[in-house]
Amino acid sequence: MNWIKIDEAAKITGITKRAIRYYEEIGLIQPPERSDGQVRLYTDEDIKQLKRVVDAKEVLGFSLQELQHFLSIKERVLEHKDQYESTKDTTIQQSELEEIADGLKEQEKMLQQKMEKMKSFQEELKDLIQKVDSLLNV
Amino acid sequence: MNWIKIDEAAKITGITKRAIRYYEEIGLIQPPERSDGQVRLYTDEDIKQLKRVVDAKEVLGFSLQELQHFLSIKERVLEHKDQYESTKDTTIQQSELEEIADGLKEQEKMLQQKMEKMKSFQEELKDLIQKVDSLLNV
DNA sequence: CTTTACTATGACGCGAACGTCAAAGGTGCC
DNA sequence: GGCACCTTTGACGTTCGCGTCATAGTAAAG
Repeated sequence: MNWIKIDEAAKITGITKRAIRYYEEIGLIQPPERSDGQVRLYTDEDIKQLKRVVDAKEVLGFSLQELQHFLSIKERVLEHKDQYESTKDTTIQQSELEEIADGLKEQEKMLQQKMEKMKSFQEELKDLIQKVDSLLNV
Repeated sequence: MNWIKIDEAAKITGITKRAIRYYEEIGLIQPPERSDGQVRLYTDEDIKQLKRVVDAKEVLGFSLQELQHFLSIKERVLEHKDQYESTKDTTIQQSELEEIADGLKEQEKMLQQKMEKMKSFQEELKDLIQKVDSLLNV
């Protein structure tokens, strides 16, 4: 295994060591392994997870709270799916599942809207760039 | 002209009166006209501008500072363009224009990356939704 | 002209997301 | 083992983006 310490983890993910510890503190990421001396040791998998959290926060503009919420939903769905595939009790909480489905669809709709507005903003940007370029090519 | 007061402006834009005053305070929007009694009176144009700021903040996840920066750049470009079209001195600050162009292109690149990450997140969302749906349709 | 409802300004408050500093301990290299 | 450099935990500090009073002025209806 390829263990790295927090400083390198910070450099790879582009956030600070403080932020990483903070994310762990609020339960946004899994606490990594520790050395005997209590030093945090991250695996590639840990880094992947962290990167995805950072992306979701920066790109989607999710608050850390919203992220926690989403991650817990995802976990519950996947757990439930496992139960289903191992043909145990499939009918655990129909109502809860419906709620989750609604929430997810709502999220997707909002994401769609966001992307459309981003597109129009991008057009505006391109417009501006063109104007500046035309001013430069005189 | 169709003048409205801050309460209606707040309802239209979906943000609070406090936020509107705050945006004005930090120079993010133009101070609107005032009545004799110092009451803020907004025009349709003011509202439009405000809406665009709100969108940019919520959709693009820009901080108010970043927005200020972008808006000031845009203003400078349009100003310069006007000067050009009125055939006055066209060669004001070539270097400054180049700087602006670079900044804008950088922004567009980042926006592009954001949109791509959003897409992949959307895929993940769709995946999850499908899983939940399949659990529901048993 | 009074009343009622809205507005302005100033000031303090607040939660989120860290920054920063101190004190203590761990790590790696010679 | 000694040294320089990292890490950890705890605690307080800070910035952003407003929320929430308090106080005083304004608008408009009766």
